[in-house]
Amino acid sequence: MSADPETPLRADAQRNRDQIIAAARAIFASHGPEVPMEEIARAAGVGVGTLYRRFPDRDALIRAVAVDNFAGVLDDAKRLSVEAPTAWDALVQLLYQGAELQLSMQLAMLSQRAHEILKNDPEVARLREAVLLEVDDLVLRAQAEGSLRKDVGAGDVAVLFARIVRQLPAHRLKMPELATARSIAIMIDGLRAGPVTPLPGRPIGKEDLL
Amino acid sequence: MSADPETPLRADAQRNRDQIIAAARAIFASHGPEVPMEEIARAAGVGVGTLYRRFPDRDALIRAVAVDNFAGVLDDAKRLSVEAPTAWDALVQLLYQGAELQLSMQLAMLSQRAHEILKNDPEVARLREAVLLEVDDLVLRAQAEGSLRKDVGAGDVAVLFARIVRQLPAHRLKMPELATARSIAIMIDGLRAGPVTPLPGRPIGKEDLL
Amino acid sequence: MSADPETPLRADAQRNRDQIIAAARAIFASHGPEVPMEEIARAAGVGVGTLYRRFPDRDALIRAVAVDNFAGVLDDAKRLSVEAPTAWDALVQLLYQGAELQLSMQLAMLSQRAHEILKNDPEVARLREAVLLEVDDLVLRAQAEGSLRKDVGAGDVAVLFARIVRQLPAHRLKMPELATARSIAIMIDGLRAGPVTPLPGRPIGKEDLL
Amino acid sequence: MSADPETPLRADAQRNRDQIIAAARAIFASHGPEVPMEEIARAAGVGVGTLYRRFPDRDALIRAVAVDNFAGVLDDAKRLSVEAPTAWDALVQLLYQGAELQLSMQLAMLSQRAHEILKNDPEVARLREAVLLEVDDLVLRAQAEGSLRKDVGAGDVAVLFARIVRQLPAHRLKMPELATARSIAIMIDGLRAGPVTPLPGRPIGKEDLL
DNA sequence: CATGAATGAGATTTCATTCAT
DNA sequence: GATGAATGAAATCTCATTCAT
Repeated sequence: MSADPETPLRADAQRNRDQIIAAARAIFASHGPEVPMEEIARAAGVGVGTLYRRFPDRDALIRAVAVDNFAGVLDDAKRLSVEAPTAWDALVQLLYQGAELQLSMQLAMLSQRAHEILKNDPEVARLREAVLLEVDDLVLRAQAEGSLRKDVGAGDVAVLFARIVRQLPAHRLKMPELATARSIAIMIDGLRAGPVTPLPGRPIGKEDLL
Repeated sequence: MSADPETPLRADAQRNRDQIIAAARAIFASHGPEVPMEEIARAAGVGVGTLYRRFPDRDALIRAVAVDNFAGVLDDAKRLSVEAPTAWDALVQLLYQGAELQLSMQLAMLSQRAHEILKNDPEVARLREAVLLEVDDLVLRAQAEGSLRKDVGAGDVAVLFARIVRQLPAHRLKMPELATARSIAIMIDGLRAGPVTPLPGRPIGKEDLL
Repeated sequence: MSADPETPLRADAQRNRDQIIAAARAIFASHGPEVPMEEIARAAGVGVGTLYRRFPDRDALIRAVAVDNFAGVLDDAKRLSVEAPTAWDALVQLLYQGAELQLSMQLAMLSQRAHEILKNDPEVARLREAVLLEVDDLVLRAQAEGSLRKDVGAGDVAVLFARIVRQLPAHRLKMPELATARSIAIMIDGLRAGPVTPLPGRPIGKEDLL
Repeated sequence: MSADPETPLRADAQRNRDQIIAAARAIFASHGPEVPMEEIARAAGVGVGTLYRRFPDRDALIRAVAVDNFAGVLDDAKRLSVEAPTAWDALVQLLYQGAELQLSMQLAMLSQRAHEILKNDPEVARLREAVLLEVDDLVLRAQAEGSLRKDVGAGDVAVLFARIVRQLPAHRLKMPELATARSIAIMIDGLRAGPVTPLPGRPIGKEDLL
């Protein structure tokens, strides 16, 4: 009756799907992408069977979570690009909000496993591309504003971002949020235009990220 | 003559032990702490049995690798503290050499699994303590020298260090070493004394790391 | 409707569970409690995975078999206590049926391994208790009837029972059932009231069994 | 120099051999014949290598322990046969001393594994044969004396013996020696000539034991 | 000879995925 | 559709036996 592959899911099925993605996101973030599927299903309050009906295998689930997450980053970036008073402000806020985004990064850049899975996914590629485009735009504009040092590229920011933006395991620190905020602030001071020391090599652009 | 519980291993056994740790270090670094034990054994050129004779289970192996690695960091820190012309230089070089050290950090701070294992190991605790002590000393001296901003503590440096010093998965970047060097340089610019923006909260000291 | 932790198993699952216990009982009886789990699974006609889903490890399986078996003994004892014309007859028949019971005994009293596992299981403890209570009752009544020698207690009977009622490895005897029946008969003659020689020590009661 | 296969061992080698057998006997008795070879070696105070030099594999060790043990039983039986005032007394004492002998029996009759190993060993066969011959002699003489019931054979006694003479795991009982003594006494009362109930089947002779 | 290190086959256990209910 | 049971391949770990020191 509705053989359309894009038929929206029935309400309850959609709810299940959302719960699964939310559960998977939380668990991937705290325990990495190797957790038993059964555990994810349990956290989502569904049976494994349901999980597998929605996502044919672990890879599909990882992909779905990554897409969901990258889409969030892209939204943020676009919104900030428009709403923030300056490009520099947009960048700064994007970095501060980064804590929210750590998962995408973790999945995309940390786990060899996840990377293999994601690197050939066209949807993920498209979103990555779009995010980098936004960042590139912000970088150029912030440099034009004179607030961002000239010798960095979008790639530098992305790399730094990926490094900083990883939530350190909360259990290692008494005040994880504060520590993250301070790391970001120090990094921002390092990015600020002014009396800087020269960086080695040349700017890393968005084309340098594979 | 050798009833000593610390009897040194027979020459060949010691060689095997070293090979195993080296192999494990390399593999943990590139694939995380979940790789099959058999793969580690193969990489070390020994049978699984040998691996298990030396390290009763995966946890013991992870501990041994971490200890080995932390000991290396400590050596570096001590050497630099004495040899570098200034405390600031020592810090900077320690951070640049950090690439070498990424594994300890990865094990100690990134993988939930590894963290659980290491947090109760007294040997690891002792080494961590010693490293933090060195860093604390460098921080205070560099601040006295006037080259390090005053509003950071050893904990800030350690946290930043742990974040920056992570080997970004080589597969994500055309020029990983350069990208790392640039990240560190930006961070160092952010740490440098001078016209800085105030950081949120208060300095994170070595006591703030659990 | 089935949030109950004791939710009855699905029909097929229950069937598998029964098959596993039956297979395990048979194999434990003939080969002891160390047989490969895979062999038990094969005998039960299921995969190892199924076995492990039902019983998380070997110990759990051993416990389940023991409980099943003790429950059988208890049923027999209760039935005989009521149906047999005299308490003495009930005891005698219980002993003769002992061949059926050898497994509980073997598990409970013979294998060090199994004993360690069972001694802390409350379900097993409860059943043991109940069986001993029945035996104690039969002993007292048979002594009152004048057919059982006065200088023995339920503990003596249980101990003797445990010793006699062991299936001698079939391979050692041309006629194992006959041999067992004769052993029991001789033992019964030894228990019978009449011109007996005094026993060393004092009666061993049910409280003397730990 | 002494290629004679029967060359007596050097003093220290003989000491090692004895220690190994003693250790193996103790461990087999308490933990069955499946204990790790390394554990036996440790208990004997030698390295595994030494154990394996003396006994090419586990089977050889089991055989050696069994031979050692059967030889002890045979000695006892022969001595008692001569020294005890009557054949009945000899039998009774042999049974009481049985606790000492439990190991042979355990090895020979309980573990399927051990049985397979022992059944084809000519040395063991010879000793078994000899023991049964002694018991048969005692049985006939005790019956001639009028003290042993007529309807039993050497096989009956051996079977009963094997059953009774198993040391119940000490941990199950507050007073294991007493319990054993009482079991034996009851069994002896059952064997005594007098007003007995008829046994099923026919006497089990020594030829009936395979 | 004695020792204990190395090996690898086999046992235990876990978990991704399929399928009956 | 949803559920959770069953499966078996793959990982972990143990231990009998061999062999270098």
